[in-house]
Amino acid sequence: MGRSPCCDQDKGVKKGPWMPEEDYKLVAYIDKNGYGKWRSLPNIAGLNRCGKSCRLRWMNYLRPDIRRGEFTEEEESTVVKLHALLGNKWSKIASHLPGRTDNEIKNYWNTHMRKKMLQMGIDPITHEPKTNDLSPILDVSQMLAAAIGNGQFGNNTLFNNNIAVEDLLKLQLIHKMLQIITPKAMPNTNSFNTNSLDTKPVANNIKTNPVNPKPEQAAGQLNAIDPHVFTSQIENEDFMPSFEDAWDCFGDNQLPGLVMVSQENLNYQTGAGMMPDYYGDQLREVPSTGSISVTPETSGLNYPGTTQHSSGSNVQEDWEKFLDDETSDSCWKSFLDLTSPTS
DNA sequence: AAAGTACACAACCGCTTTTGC
DNA sequence: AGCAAAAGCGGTTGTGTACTT
Repeated sequence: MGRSPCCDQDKGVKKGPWMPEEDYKLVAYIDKNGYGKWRSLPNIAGLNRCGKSCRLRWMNYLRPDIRRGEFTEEEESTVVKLHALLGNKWSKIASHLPGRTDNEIKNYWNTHMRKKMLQMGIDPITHEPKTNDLSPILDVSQMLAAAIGNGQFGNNTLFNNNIAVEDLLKLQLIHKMLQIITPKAMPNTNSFNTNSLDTKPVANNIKTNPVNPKPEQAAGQLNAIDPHVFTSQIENEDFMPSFEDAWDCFGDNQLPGLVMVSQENLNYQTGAGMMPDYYGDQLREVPSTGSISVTPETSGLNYPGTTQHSSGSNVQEDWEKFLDDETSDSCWKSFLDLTSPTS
């Protein structure tokens, strides 16, 4: 039992490059009869080819709406954006590029664009800049997490360093920034659960989407994607990823930014300060400072001295304030004291 | 000029998903 | 519901061509 092969391999059907007369026969047949019934088509059309081969030839080469030739800069940019979002889903990518086939895009990606990205120092798989070694940053980040969590920092303690509460909050902010810039390598980046003072693990607060719930994925498992890439995608008016696309993107791993949950919908906030927001069956762009409602439990860090956030705190904004803040010098001093090998 | 190598891309292969009965 | 055919998909291979030695 089982499925019969797509064509009889023993009948000596022709393989390899198509001859012009074969193309002519195929086009003439399809012009007259339309396409479909690929299995029976070769016999009727007088082609010594497997039906699958005929289909492929038509779909990838002979179709009249196929656009050939060099990819434009716009097309390249679209492919990069979509690849960052969808990965090697060539047919989905092709559906956003009229006239281009999945095969053509795949080939173009593998031969041209991959190389180009590597030359630019960008990993063509993750779309993240290739860095030499993140381990020093990771070490510091993990030490910070421990310090914030239990007051212990190597041989130092927060107490014998007389650290101010404000500075401690700023250290939390530094820790969050380290998490954002090292998304792939960081454990638990989805939840910021090392932030013991003012947040709980976000995953605990996620509600499944009422329209299309995927609870097993909603439990904090959001994919690591460069937030800038997604932001630039949703800034493009023509680009409106479907909910399924978003799950394809975010479904498996972790998102290197804040994950926040409104009362009614799942929302994702990227470190770049924009978020794809799911309403109905479409994602739409919502400014991070917009109307998302966030509970105190999910609000993340509040920058010291600012009022309690009611509409979603933003690490980027906090970071900018931190950099502008003259009093941050004392925090850096604390940071350096803590990270120095002896005290 | 010939051989070797790298590259681009068309086509194939094996598998999964969808469709129709 | 179950099955087979058809269609779709993505990784891989084969082949022609350009470039280098």
